Amino acid sequence: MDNKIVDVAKRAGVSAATVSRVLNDSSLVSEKTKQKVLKAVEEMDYHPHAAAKQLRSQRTMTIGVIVPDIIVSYFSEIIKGIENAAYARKYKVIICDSDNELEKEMEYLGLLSNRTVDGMILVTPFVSDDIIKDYSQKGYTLGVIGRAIDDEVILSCKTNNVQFSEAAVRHLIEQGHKQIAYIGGFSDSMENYERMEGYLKALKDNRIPFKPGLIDSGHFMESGGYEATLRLFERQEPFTAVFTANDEMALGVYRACRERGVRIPEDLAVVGVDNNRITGYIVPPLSTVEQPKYEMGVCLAEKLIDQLNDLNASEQNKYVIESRLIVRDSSNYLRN
Amino acid sequence: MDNKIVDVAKRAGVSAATVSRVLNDSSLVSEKTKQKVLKAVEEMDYHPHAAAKQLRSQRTMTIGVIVPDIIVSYFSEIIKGIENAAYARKYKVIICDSDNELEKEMEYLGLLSNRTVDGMILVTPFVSDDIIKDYSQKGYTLGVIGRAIDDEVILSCKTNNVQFSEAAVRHLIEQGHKQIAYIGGFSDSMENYERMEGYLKALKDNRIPFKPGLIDSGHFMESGGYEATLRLFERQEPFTAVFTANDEMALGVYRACRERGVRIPEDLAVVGVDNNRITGYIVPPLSTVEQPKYEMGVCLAEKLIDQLNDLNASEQNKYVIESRLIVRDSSNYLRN
DNA sequence: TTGAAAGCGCTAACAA
DNA sequence: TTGTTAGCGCTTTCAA
Repeated sequence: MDNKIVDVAKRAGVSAATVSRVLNDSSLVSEKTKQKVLKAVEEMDYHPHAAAKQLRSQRTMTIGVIVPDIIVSYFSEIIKGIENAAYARKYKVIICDSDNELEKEMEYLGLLSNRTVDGMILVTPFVSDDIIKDYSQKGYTLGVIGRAIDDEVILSCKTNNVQFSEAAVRHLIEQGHKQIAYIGGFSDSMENYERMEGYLKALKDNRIPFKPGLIDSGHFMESGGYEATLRLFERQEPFTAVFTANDEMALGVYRACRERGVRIPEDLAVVGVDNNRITGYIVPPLSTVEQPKYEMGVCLAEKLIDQLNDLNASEQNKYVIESRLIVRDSSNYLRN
Repeated sequence: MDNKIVDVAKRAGVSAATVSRVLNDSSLVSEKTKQKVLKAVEEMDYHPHAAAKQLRSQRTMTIGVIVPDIIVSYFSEIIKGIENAAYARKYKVIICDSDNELEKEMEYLGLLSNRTVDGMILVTPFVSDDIIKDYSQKGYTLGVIGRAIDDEVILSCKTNNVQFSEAAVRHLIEQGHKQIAYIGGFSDSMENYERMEGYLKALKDNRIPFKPGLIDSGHFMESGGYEATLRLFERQEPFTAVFTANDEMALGVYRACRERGVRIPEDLAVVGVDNNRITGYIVPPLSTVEQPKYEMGVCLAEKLIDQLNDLNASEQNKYVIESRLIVRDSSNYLRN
């Protein structure tokens, strides 16, 4: 198992260069030589040393993915898409779980600088656009999922946040709701801005007054949604429906309602975002928005690898994949 | 950004070797020189080239993890444990999602042979013990989670399947059940054998006859649990409780019961395994077994890295972490 | 179509 | 305490 390319060369009666050519599908090798080499490779169970190859070729065939928390299914599904697309192209994926810490994400970005990875995909709201642009300008290849960056090179794949949020809130309005609360995620993340924008648009189109007292946020977490709901209950402003920027926070809404004896959907209609698997099993099943998580992962991984191989010189760098509203019992209740 | 170690050396007025020493915390460098070097490194934004380092040192500081499906929370939580433990020791983690295909797993095992990773952790039932032993004998470092391998070197971390399964079934018996079905996972996986063993033990200790007609299996998947339940319903053998080898399959039981109008827990008590997050939200909440997934990941990653660094010559190589039963409403109903 | 030789960027043995 | 030198195992000119 510790054979080197020269050992194979010796056994096959050729030079190391020839073995290398065979192994890298060079066309300049005669069929006969090729067979000899392949036979030797087989017999010796030879495996080219990855580091040597990487050093010489200056590419690692590896990409990194930074996520805040791999356990959250939103992220693991994206990762799966990335991994599957990478595998099909002989690329490996290094997983970088930041535990929601910017510092850890910055450290992982260093894998670009020391050439551990050929490219990096960020699925996190913490690293700023400027930092990503900096890396891009230094010549590194990177892409983001879930947001877009104002740049000509950096790849991005996101979903139509504004439209589906508008659709979700419009749906609530059609059910007869006029006081609709919004629980956002991180208040400075692009997802959050856009989902709120959709919320506002739906209100505007239906001439429903915007009430700041109905806006709160919960950091995309169950506990955050729970606390936000309790705060909303404390306030004077009544509301009959709530739109949360993701399903996790909607679970928090459910918990708060259970504790306070608020019935869903009779007293309060709820709509989330993600179509987290859990949402189909809870009672009542949660209306939500199906996001193409796996597909976004595949899309960005493919484009990134293309970019690493100069395969998309003239192509676009921003992709949007559509999400769609799924109405379930948590909001399927016509208000008079 | 394309500086090499000699460039730094030049700037600092020392040799490349000295820079290397400083960067690798060698003690043989004077404080003054060290500061000079560090300053140059800083000013030039120098990052050692990973591949060169790897080639020279013959280690990649990377480990691989093979899982059947990263989306399943059982696996993503283990991965998180591995990743976090690895990060703390400056190791990276390459994720290998096999989509339940043995062939893909075999290919990923090749990352050991070509030295892309220093070690590999398998969290999958598909690769046989013999294959793992083969790799180990070739000198590669690997470990498994969820099963144990009869070997002196290969690391393993699992949980006490027999005991907690016995406890789960005993709990059902204490609730007054005498006809208890068992839905297993892959019929040849060690988890499955051991969980079934616990099931049998509980029956034996309580002189409850074993009925083959109450045994079925569902490949650890929701759909499998659903189908197994339907098959059990078809048979003549009546039963009032079911123990499933994981929570996913219990979800399938729920679905089958909903369709057939079988009430949980009044008509059928259900107990699963995993404490999948979902189980606390469904109705009725599912009794299950809390498995230390994250901890198993941490444990094995730490031991594996220790082994890579010859830090555990005399230590054990098999670890068992305890799981415990969580009784919720799905089985909390005393039968007369 | 093949081989010889140089070198990717780093570390470590040896010498000073 | 520091520098010199020799590779780690591969790919890729260049020459034949």
